Amino acid sequence: MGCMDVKLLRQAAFVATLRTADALEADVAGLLKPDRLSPPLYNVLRIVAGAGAEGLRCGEIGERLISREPDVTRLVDRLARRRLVGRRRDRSDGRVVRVVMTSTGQALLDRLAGPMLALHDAQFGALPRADLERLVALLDRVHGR
Amino acid sequence: MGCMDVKLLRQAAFVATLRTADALEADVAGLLKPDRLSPPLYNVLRIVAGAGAEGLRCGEIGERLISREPDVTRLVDRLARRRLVGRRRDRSDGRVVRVVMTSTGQALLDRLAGPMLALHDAQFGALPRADLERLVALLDRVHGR
DNA sequence: TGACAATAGTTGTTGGAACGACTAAATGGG
DNA sequence: CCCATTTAGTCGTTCCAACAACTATTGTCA
Repeated sequence: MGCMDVKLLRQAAFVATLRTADALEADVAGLLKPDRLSPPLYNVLRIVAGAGAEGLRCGEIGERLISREPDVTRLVDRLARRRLVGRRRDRSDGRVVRVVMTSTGQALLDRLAGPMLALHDAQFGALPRADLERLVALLDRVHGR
Repeated sequence: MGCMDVKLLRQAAFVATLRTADALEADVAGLLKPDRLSPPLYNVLRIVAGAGAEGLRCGEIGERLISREPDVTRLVDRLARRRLVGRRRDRSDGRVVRVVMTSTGQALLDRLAGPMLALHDAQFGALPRADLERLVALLDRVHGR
């Protein structure tokens, strides 16, 4: 390992990051499937829940998503059809749509919170705190370039 | 940071991994787009190129893919339609299909090799060798659980 | 103020992904 | 040997994602 070419090492880091992310997300997808939620949908739900009662604009949701989705409208559409979020136009600026949480959506999130923590425990249980901090710091240096 | 709850830290590691992977893959997708290749297609092409002249079975391709795709057939289909790979049935076992490289596909790969290395350089240039090794080791401990 | 540009979201369309059912070939036990 | 089981790959369908064009509202500046 010590004599590995830097180019190959970068490739290895690339592949390891994508592979790991894929495995982690697949686990989450499995956990969400019984509730017919995809990881992006769950992500939107969490983001909206994190905002206050005044809700969030679609654009803000897009900025905070883990994977930048270019079509927040239809993502919110699907949640709204299931009454997991609400939608209303802003009075002061007629262009913006504010997305707000519903009690149904909050209940679903509450029910999923425990299992999600347990899953992350299983996923990262092998790493002690110090290693987790190192991992986060290294990853931040990669995509925060 | 030192006083962060371990649960939050695991969540942070989860998000950082997915965010970073998404950014890395988006860069690659941008590089591949002019050639109408998606990251999975490029991945298949590289895997087939890595095998010898005897080719690879579809199942083996699926196992080696970065993100597990459940439908290698149509992935190979698209490459075969563009003559980037060839396909022929195995004589000894009539069930298996062997996927082999074509000169067209190899030429495309050769043309992309340089830019891809340059991209990975830009992506991981901030990390010296020791940090790259640490990153790979940490990621392997996560998904190799 | 009035035309033009910028912003926020929506919608149309096309192609790819997910999931499962299905065909064909090979293996293995009775 | 033959039928059940397993293995390899294909195909049908439905839904989602990407890309771009479009509508509506607001901001800007001559």
